[in-house]
Amino acid sequence: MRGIQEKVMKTASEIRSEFLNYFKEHGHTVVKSSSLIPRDDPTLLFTNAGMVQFKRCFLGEEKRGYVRATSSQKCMRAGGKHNDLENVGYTARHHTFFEMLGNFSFGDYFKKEAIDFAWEFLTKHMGLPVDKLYATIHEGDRDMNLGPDEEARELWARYLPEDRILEFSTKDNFWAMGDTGPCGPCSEIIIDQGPEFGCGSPDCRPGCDCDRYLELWNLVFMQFNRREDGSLEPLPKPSIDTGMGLERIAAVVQGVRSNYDIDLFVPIMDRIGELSGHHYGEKPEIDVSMKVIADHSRAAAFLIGDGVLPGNEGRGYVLRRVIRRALRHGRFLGLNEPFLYDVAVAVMEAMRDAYPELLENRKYITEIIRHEEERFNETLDFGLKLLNQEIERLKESGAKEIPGDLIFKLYDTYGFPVDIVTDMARNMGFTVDLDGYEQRMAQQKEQSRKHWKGSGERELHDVYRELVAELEPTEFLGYKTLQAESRVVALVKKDVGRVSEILEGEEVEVITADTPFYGESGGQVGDRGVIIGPSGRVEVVDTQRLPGDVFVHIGKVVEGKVRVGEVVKLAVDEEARRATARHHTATHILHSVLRRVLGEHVKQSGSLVAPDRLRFDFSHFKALTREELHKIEDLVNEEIWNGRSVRVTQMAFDEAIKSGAIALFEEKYGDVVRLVEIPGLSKELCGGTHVSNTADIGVFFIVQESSVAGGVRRIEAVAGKKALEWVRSQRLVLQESAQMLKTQPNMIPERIRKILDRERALEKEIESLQHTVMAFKFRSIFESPEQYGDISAIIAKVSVDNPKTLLEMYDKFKEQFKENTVLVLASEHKGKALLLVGVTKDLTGKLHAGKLVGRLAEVIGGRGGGRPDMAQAGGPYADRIDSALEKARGFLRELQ
RNA sequence: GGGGAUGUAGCUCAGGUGGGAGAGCGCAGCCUUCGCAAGGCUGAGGUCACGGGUUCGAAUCCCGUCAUCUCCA
Repeated sequence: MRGIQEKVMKTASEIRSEFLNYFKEHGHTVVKSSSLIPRDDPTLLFTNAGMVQFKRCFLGEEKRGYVRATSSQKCMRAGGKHNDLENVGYTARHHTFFEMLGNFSFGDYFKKEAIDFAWEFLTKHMGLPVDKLYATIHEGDRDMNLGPDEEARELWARYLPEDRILEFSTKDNFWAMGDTGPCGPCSEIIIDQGPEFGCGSPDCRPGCDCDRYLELWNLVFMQFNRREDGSLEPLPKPSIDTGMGLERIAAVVQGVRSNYDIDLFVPIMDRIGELSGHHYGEKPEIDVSMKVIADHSRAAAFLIGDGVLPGNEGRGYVLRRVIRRALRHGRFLGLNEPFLYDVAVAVMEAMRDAYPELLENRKYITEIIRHEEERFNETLDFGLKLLNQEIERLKESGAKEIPGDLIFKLYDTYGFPVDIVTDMARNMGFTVDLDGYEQRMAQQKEQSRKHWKGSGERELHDVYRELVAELEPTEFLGYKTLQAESRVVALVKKDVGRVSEILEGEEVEVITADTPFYGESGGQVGDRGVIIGPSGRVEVVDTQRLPGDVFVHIGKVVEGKVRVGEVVKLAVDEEARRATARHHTATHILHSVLRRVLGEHVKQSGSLVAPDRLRFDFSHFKALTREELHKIEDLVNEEIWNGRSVRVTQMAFDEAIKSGAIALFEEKYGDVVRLVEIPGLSKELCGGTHVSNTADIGVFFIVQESSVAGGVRRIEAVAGKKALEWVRSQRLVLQESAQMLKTQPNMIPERIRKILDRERALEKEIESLQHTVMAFKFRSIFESPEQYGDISAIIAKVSVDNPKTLLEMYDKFKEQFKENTVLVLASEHKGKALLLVGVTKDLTGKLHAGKLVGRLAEVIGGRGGGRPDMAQAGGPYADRIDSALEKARGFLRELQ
């Protein structure tokens, strides 16, 4: 039975679906949330607003089958331009992960409808009190030569008294996509939650940062295009982009103080409570930690669900920080063992209505979080050891403060959190130099910023932006045919831009109305082949596709010339295409076999399909064993030989997903998708080209298995003719080796083992022979020391083939002479002179071996040194060895 | 993209200022024991990540590469 309170309360799920339904009834297409990883948008680390997936629609670079859309978009604000990471936990509203409700118009309706929709939805459907609502409009901006947004004011005046329509400045109420491009004024809807939500300041009014006047919904009126010179030109078809945080509206509708009190968070908070023994509302510090953990567990679950893995750069790094921050707060609550993976399950359950895929991937997601938790514990243990060592050292030197440099080093190099250092230091009676630490941190930031040279990824060049806006999508004929005729609609000359004609010898990009050439996508490389025109011929080496599915043939005019408007014959290199198809279908089989052999956690995280090989990256924690690789190879080949037919069908996206097809994170799919199915084996959404029967692949070999990043393995393999070539080259190596070893290929390992054993035995024998020879030599040398007063000296030129032998002679010397004796040995080695001086311990005060050898080294033109009792030197003049020894004698004579 | 740290025996790690590659655990053999654990003795096991350079001489210093960890962007 549900309680009374729950019965009247709208759940966040209900709000979400009411929102989407409301706009659906008003002619909007409900578009599903795109991945948190934005597709081809190098400027963004994460999807951070509802409009991200529509960016190209607003720019006119992409056409879709609708002009009104609505969505509930997963968003992440951490580690990019919008970074709320540090605020989370300390406020009632900040999240790293949240959902954004929005409605969009692409050149269709404008301000009036946008305002009407928002007003009706909030007041009629959400039942918000009319007299508590405010609206803001843009006050104008002299720099932009813009007056107040009177149009919006008049529209609002139909619903609100004048004193509740407020003017806000450009900072808050003017939106722009970038330095150039679409932009326009915004209008925010604000609700007054009453003084009990306020900060108490007499200045508290709409716009205040506290929670009394809460910004609910932002309506962006995209009506200008900002040009390079900063001037604004009106857009011919103004657009609408709106956004309202789901957690925020839910908190208002449910009448709770904080986003963390809404129904989506209750089960998460409960789980954290169960695990830690604390409860929400107990103490402000406890609440902060619980909120951080709740927020970050959501972010982690969704990021991993969208294919991000913890790493040390980019998105992976943000994920790692989010997880580690949560773990740190876990420690504040006394959670020292892995727990976050457990909280993440509560997240999945709380979100099951809208995001059932999370629970489906439960095992995968929890495993990754758990793994990361264990690793962080290792990091902490290591840092703890280091910190203790340093503290001991500081104690000895009598210091009372932990230097900022040390705090920084621990954090920067070993990832050891600053606040843990602080805690420990205080417990041991130290103060901490946080200022020094901050200084070093600022320094590092400055340095990183200085060296930042753009994202490195390419932004779409102007020429292409223009082409995409102007041209219709290229029709791809290549599923059915490899040859076709079409008309040249545009030519681009390298480093020049669009041209109407291209001459022999020049590099060219050809765009035709339709084409049989496959443009690179989904990991499959672009086709090559030829384009033959009435007066020329182009050799195509690659085919790429631009965002609006405009195909570009990249190549070189090898004969005559090509003009825009000509009808040309396009012919794909058939052999290459067939080889590519074999590798592509083999990839699908490999994917399914990997899941069967290694487990369901295997997910594709990258793929390359080329005519000569395939490369497949997937999530898996350990290196594959030889047995696993054999099993995988066997199973793939069995499936090939089973001769299964490959079926390709078109269907609606939702239908395909329902049927259990695998869709990849990074890919964006249209409403109608292409399903490539190998019945009973594999079902993937895929735009690539395939063989019609698995038997066409022929044979499959894994060439290499390696690591790409933590938790990601890579398999490289070959199929068909390339497999044959690969085997042949391997065989050749074996044959050559066998020939050299004078044996059969299958005897090679045994033969090598024998040779190595023999080599080792020989080495030992040589060594022991050398010992014997040496001992023999020493006897005579050591028998008759020269006398210099009361000091005995052994001074000799010996011949050795290894400098080490001199050391061994010194060993013998040490055994035999315990006092009052000096050893000076000289030898020639590789045309150079070697010297060794040994001195019994009792003499080192009088005679320093290192110093003596240094003096002697001068004679042979070199230098030397060592310990007081043993030193070595070397020099280029081998012919002066005798005079060096003579000098030693002279030195000893003087010493008396 | 820019920093910092690490890479030495199967494992965990030592090796101030360049001058003979080490310890503990593990492994093998022997001794002790009815047997096991433990103990004692003996032994095997290393391209000091890789490639250059400086030097008479490099695990050690310098440069580059790779891998792992970590911070910043």
